[in-house]
This record gives sequence, C-alpha cells and structure tokens, in this order.
Amino acid sequence: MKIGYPCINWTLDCSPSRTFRLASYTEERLLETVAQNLACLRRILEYNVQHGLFFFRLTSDLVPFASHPINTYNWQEHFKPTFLELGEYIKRNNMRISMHPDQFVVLNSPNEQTVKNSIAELVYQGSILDLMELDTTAKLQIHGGGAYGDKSTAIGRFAEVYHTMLPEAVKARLCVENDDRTYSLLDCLQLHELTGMPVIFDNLHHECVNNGEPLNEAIQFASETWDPVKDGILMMDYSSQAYGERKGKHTPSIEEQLFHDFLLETEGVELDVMLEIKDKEASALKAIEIAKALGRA
DNA sequence: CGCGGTCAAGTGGCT
DNA sequence: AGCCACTTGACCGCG
Repeated sequence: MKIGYPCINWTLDCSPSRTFRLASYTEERLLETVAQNLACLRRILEYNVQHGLFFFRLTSDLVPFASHPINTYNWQEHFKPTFLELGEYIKRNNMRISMHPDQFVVLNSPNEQTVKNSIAELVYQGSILDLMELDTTAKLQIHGGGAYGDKSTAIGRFAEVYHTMLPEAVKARLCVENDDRTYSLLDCLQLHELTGMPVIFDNLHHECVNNGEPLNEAIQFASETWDPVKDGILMMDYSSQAYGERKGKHTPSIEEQLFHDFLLETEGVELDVMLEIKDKEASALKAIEIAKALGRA
C-alpha cells in the first residue's frame, strides 16, 4: 500500500501551483511560472521519497491556462526534457501518480462548449502524464458531473461523450470517483459498466451518499473495477468528517484512531491511499506509521 | 508590506 | 436569488 497526499507540501518553501491572472498573461510569464512549478514539484517528489510517501497527486495548476485559448505556446515541447526527468524519477522510485481535474470538468454537461473545454482540460492533464512517460496506472480522476434533474439520462450522455469524443490517451487514464451529493458508488459502477473506467473510492463521500453498502463491501466493489495490469490496484481518497462541521468537511488533521480502524476494516484489499487532509504531508507521515505498525506499508 | 477581494471554467444544496 | 463548497490557494492592487 502506498500512502500520499495531494498537490502541495507545507514543509517546503515553494509551491508547484503558482499562477497569475489571465489579464497579465505573457509568454515570458508562462515560461517562468512553469519552470518554477516543475522545480518545486521535483523538490516535493524528493521529499516524498525520503519520507516513504509513494503516492502523490499532481496539481492541476502546473501549467497556467494550459487549456485556455490564450495559451498557444508549445510548452509541451519546451519542457519535454524536464517532464521526462520528472517521470524517470517517479518510475525509478516506483511512485504512484494521480491528477484530479477540478469541478469545471463536466463531461455530461448539456452545454456543448463546457464539454469541449472539459475535454481540452483532460487532454492537458493527460499530456503531463504522457510527457513523463508514465504507464496507464497513473490516473486522471473526475466526478460523474451534473444530474440535470435526470441522472440516468446524464449517465447515458457521459457514456456517449466517452465513446465518441475522448481521445484514447485520455480514456486510458480516466477514472470516476463517487462524489458527496450526486454520483454515488452505485452510479459510478454503472458508469464503469458503460465505459470500462475504473472507480476511485472516496470513503467520506460514500458516508455522505450511499445505497447502504458497508465500507468493506463498497471498497470491494470499487476494487473489482481495476484491471491489475492496465490500471494497477485500487486508488482511493481517504478523509474523515470534521467534528461539528458541515457534512463532507474534511478534518484539519488525520484522526489516527479512525485511520487505524479503517485499515483493519479493509484488510485483504490491495489499495493506494490518498489522504485528503488539510495538513497534507504531516498527516501522511502519521498514516505511514500507523500502516507500518499494522504491516500494511 | 500586509490585508483582503478576486480569480478561466460548472453544479447543486443551503440559507 | 445569492452564497458556498468543491481535490488544492495564490495573485495583485490598495492602503
């Protein structure tokens, strides 16, 4: 089991998500920002290896405005050697990588332009993983999208877009994750049936929206959607409910007892765990110790 | 030089 | 009807 955290490392004094305003877009600014972001990413990956954290989510913001029409620069070619070096480092250290395109990526939107923009964003994020020459166990995770008052029609539209509009390079990496209000695990399993996409399991979202499946059963269902060769083992997002806060709100730091219980409950299922917790690597380091004590990492 | 309003983009639930 | 949250804050103009 690999354990990781998303996007940013609070210990290091750099950010891989630096950006700038659309109004101040220049090619020079783009090159400078991407160079800084990739340099920071390298430092984060090295930190992760040194600390036994072998799962990491790359920020969507590595390349500002990557899928926006204003950005016509061939950054892929310009930074190709850097991406290749990053990818070699990742592969040499046997790290698992994911990306999570943000809420603006909606493949089943009734708005054609939204779908086009979404695909452009997926092509961008997939191309990062391609430029790193990572295999298809490196994933892009998105949600089911909107329901628009009729979820079964929306699911059908998702599948149609998947089959008729997505490039193979995106399909090879795309996964769907249960969200906290619209697409339950069962809905995602249906999307899996229609497309073959693996299902990423989010335990807190599952607590918010479910069809009565207990955790160990749910995780088993999700796990079976992963082809061990093509997709690798199940990826999941782990977090716990912040006490007294809005439903779905993450705890600021890992609840160690809950994570311990979670590991006991999922014994026997192979999975990589992404900790969606505010304090990032601090919690990931605690999680590693708990997993080691139980012989899981 | 620190604060806070605002930032490319969508959706649905809450107030 | 407007605000807020979402996998992740960061930028930049103003005082």
